[in-house]
Amino acid sequence: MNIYDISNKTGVSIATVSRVINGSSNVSDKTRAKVLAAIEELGYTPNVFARGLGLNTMKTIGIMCADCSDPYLARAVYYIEQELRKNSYDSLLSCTGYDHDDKEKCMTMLLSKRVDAVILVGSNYIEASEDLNKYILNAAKTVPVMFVNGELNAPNVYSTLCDDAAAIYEVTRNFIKHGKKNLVYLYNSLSYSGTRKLTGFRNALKDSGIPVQENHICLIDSHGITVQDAKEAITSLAKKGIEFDGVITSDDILAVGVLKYAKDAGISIPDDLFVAGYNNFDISECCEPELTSVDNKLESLCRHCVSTLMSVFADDKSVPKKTVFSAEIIERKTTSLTILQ
Amino acid sequence: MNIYDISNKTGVSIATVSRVINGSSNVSDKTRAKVLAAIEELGYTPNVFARGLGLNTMKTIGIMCADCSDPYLARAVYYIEQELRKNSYDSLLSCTGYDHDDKEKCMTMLLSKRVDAVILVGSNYIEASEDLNKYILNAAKTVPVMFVNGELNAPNVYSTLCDDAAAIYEVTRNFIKHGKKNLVYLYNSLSYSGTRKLTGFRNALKDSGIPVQENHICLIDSHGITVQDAKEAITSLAKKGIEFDGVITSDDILAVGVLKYAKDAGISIPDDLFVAGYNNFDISECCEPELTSVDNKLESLCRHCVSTLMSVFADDKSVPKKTVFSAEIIERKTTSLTILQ
DNA sequence: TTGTGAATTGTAAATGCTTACACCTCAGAT
DNA sequence: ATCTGAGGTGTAAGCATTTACAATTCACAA
Repeated sequence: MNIYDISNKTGVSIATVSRVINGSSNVSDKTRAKVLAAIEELGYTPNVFARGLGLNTMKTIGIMCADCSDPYLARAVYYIEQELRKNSYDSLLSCTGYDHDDKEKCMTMLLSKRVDAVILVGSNYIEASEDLNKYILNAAKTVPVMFVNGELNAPNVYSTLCDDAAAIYEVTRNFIKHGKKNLVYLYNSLSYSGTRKLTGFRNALKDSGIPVQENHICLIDSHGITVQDAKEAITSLAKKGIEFDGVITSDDILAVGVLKYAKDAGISIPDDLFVAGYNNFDISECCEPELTSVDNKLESLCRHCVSTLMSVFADDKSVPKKTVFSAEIIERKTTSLTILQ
Repeated sequence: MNIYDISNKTGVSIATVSRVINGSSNVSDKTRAKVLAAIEELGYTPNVFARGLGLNTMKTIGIMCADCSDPYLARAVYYIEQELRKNSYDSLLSCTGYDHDDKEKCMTMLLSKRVDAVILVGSNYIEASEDLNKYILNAAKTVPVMFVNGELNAPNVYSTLCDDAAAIYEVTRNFIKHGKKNLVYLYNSLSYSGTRKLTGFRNALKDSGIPVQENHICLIDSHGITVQDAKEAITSLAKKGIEFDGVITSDDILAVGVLKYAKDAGISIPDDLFVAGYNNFDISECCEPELTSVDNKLESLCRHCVSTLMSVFADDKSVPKKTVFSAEIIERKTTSLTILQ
């Protein structure tokens, strides 16, 4: 079943059939109707391969994320996929894992499938060294590369991100404003965003005239984010005799670990301890007490990323290389920040 | 950059280059090495479109799931994608939503991209009427269709699922064994699995000689699963004067709603009320008290589905049309089922 | 009637690969 | 010296589209 069958059935040439399929205007209404009827009747679908061969595009975008079982990344993938579909693009998904070589392999695979662009979801695609970014710069020579919640300044690379540092700065300032002086920052090494947020934490302390105590900054070095790891980390901190009246975390899961610790230790939240999470997902509503968190506007980020990409495809020269959104603090029961700004 | 460039560079014909690329054995070692070197040097990648045009396959599998921001489905997608990649297949993801027409459209789209198979993830692809399944049967005429956590008996359709009804049966029997007689079953209408589980609940009561009270079976009819909906549902049940000492739910999120209700109502868990969730995800560990849940072996399901698909591709005639896994009850703090079987 | 040009349609080349078939080479058997 | 066949390689025919360009039609003006 191909374009020739339609051509035979209708008596017009394949070129005209092709023109009808592609909505070209140079076809008489009569012919168009006849062809459309034949296509409908025979249930014909154009062959994407042949089409791709000529046009060198299949209207498919590669999405890379480290692990789409992570609720944050899963939501991002969801929003992006939805938005792409609206623009009649499909999504070739690649869960790369956190290993650099695997990321590179996945990129190669996506490019070999001739995707029209690549979207990198999550801050873990920001590498420390220039060298590790090479494969991304290389990809950008072929197709546009979009970062969601990440950033890279290079030709043909566009970034959409949330100012996480500013959000954590705000949270920290608010904690301090409410009398919390002994703050702990808890983050993990999976993605770069924990580090980005840390600068917000540091700056807030600095601007409040409070010295940063390095032993109050706690990095959890693990291959996944777990409640248990966070609980153990904060418990061992307490055991070392480090006192604190506020814990700010880079992820809701970590914050839940802190809540578990507090419950075991008989610490009352928010009276004796403020706790703030990040991401504002299901669990922040499920835990007890319900968790103050930060909504980092993931949906907006994703929508904006896709619409930027469409502008790039449309060859719109005024496309911003980088767009930054502001996060929003969602107060629940683990803090009492009555005069939130 | 195409196969002719490699041909020119090496002096061998494009046929030989093709043979090297495809690992054909009829090439001398010397020629192979020469071609491989040229490919490496020029950074050549075969064009998938041209290849697909000839072979009519692109080694790509379509994955349909209603909503990959749902943690359950996201995890499934993750496992499937991983497993497919191991078998050198890529994943074209389509988040279809819960609307029937949209599902059909997405299927059409996937088929038009000439995927080699379609995997339907989640029990919401089981439709009440035969008529609604037509698009699936149609797809199965072209490519194998795989159900994960769903079931359809038709040619070229393969199902992998977990015996959710049996798991809920077990949970219910255990509740009863521990003296809980007034049980409520809480489920939602999003997917068919809630209904499947309900039969397990009914059977357990029946087999225990306890009459099923229809007003103890509570269906939440909403477009998403939320803690708040569940909390309201169970609260209104209590307000109606319905007494209960155990709540069994079709999803962890719903169970958290019950926990919230109990906390507000001053009901002690598990002393006065047993609660069980389903899916055994993050939140079951995050809530307070930690939730007894059911692990429905999602990873095993997904792995099995992909390996079945590979057998189908290999034309293995002994592939089972349907495989059923057993779930496992994970006891935490919302029950005290000390003599769990 | 004939010419003009716009609208419509057809022809054929191009896209990059796989593979059936034909051909060549050369070691070893006769 | 000639034959045989296996192993290696090349030629060319698909595969299903798109599209530049050529050709045709036809309304309308001269």
